[in-house]
Amino acid sequence: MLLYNWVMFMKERYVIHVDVNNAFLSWTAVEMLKNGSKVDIRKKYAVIGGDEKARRGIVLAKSMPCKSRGVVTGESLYMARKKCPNLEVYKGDYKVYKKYSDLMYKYLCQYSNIIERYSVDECFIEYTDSYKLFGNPVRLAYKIKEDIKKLYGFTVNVGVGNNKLCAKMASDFKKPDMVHTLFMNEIKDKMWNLDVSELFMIGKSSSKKLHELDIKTIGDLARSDINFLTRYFKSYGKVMWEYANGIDNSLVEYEIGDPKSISNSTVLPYNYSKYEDIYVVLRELSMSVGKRLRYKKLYANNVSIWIKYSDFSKISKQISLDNSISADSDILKYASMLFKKTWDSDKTIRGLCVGVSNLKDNNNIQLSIFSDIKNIKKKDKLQETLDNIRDKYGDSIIKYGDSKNKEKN
DNA sequence: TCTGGGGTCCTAGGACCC
DNA sequence: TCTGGGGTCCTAGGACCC
Repeated sequence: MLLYNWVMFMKERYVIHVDVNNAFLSWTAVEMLKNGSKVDIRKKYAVIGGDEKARRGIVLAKSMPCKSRGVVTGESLYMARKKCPNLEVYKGDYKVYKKYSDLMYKYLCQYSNIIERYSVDECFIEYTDSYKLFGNPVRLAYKIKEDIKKLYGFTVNVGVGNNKLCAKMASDFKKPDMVHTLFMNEIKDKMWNLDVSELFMIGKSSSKKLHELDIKTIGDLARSDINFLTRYFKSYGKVMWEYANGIDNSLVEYEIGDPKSISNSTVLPYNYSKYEDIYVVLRELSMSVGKRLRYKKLYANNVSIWIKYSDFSKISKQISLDNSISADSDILKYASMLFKKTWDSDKTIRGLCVGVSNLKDNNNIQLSIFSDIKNIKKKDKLQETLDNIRDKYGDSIIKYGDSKNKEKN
C-alpha cells in the first residue's frame, strides 16, 4: 500500500493536445459536403479568405495542396494566387466553426473533467487521472483521431506529452491526421534539431535576435546560459530556455474566467479622412464592444482606441476611468474623445479599433465620488431597453440618421 | 506585393507620493 | 539650491498566440 501511494505520488503527468488540421477550411469543406456539394475543397487549391473588396484579402486557412505550394496563413490573396493560379477563395462562417468546435469538445469531455479550450480549434486534456480509466494515452490519442474523423468527417493531429508545452509541440509535428508523442526523454531527439523559430512563443522577432546570437536550433537554446538569456531577453529569456528544455508547469485551465479585455477593430473599405465618416465607425465599434461587455455582465474601467494610418503606422491611446461603464453611449463618448486627441489629421486612416479593459463584474463596479447612483441606474435601464429591442428585432432596428445615409451610398 | 481580427502578457518611462 | 531612493500606478507600444 505504501509503495502504491508512493507510485501514485510520483505518477507521471500526461497531457493530450488535439489540434484540428486547417480548421476553418476543413470545417467549411465538411459543411459543404453535408449540404450536397460534390467537391471536397480540401483536395483543391482552396483557401478561406477575407473580402478583397473590403481590403481584407488575406488567407485565413489553406488546403494541403496550397500548403505544398508555399501558401501561408496571413499572406495576401494576391500572393497566394501567384503561387496557385487557379486558387478558389471561400468565405468563412463562424457559426459553422462553432458548431464543429462544440462537437469535438463534447466528444473529448468523456475522457477527462479537465479540458481546456485553448482556441476554437485546439483543446488540452489533462489525462493524468484518466490513465487508470482509459489506459495508455498514446493508444487513446489514436482512438480520438480516428473517432473524430469517423464521427464528424474532419481530421486532427493529436500530441501526447508530459506537460502542455510538449503535447502542443508534438501535435505540431508532421500534419495532417497524425499522432505524435514528445515525452521528456524524447526532447533531445525530436525537438532539439528544430530551428528555434519552431518553438512555441518564439516568433519572428525573437527568432531573428537568437539567430544573431548564433543560437540557431532549439538545442542551441536549451544549452545556452539561462543567466545570459535572462539579461538579454528579461523574463522572456527564462521562459524560452525552459520551453527549449521541455519545462512547463502550467495547468490545463478548464474553467473559463472572465475576459481581461474586449475589443473590436475593422479595416475601412477605403482610407477615411472625414471625422463624420470616422465617427460612424467608432459608434458601430463601440456598440459591438458594449453589447459583448453587457452580455458578459461586466463593466469597464478603461477605454482604448488605436488608429492604423494608411501608411500602416499605428498609434494607440487609452484612458482610465474612476467609474465603471457599460453603456454604448459612454464607450463611444470616451472613444471619440480619445480619437480626437490622437488623430494626426494630415494622415488618412485605414483601420480603427475600440476596446475596453480593467473589467469588473456587477459586484465590484467602481463609483467615482461624483457619480450619481440614480443616474447610473437610469442609464443601465435605458441601455437594457435598447438591448432588449435589438435582441427581439435585430441590431439594425435602432438606427441613427447617418447610418441610414451611409447605407444608401 | 500586400498586409484581418481578437486576445494576453511584458516593459520602459513618466507622474506622483513618501 | 540641489538633491535620494523606493514604491505604485498609468500609458504606449511591442511581442506573441490562434
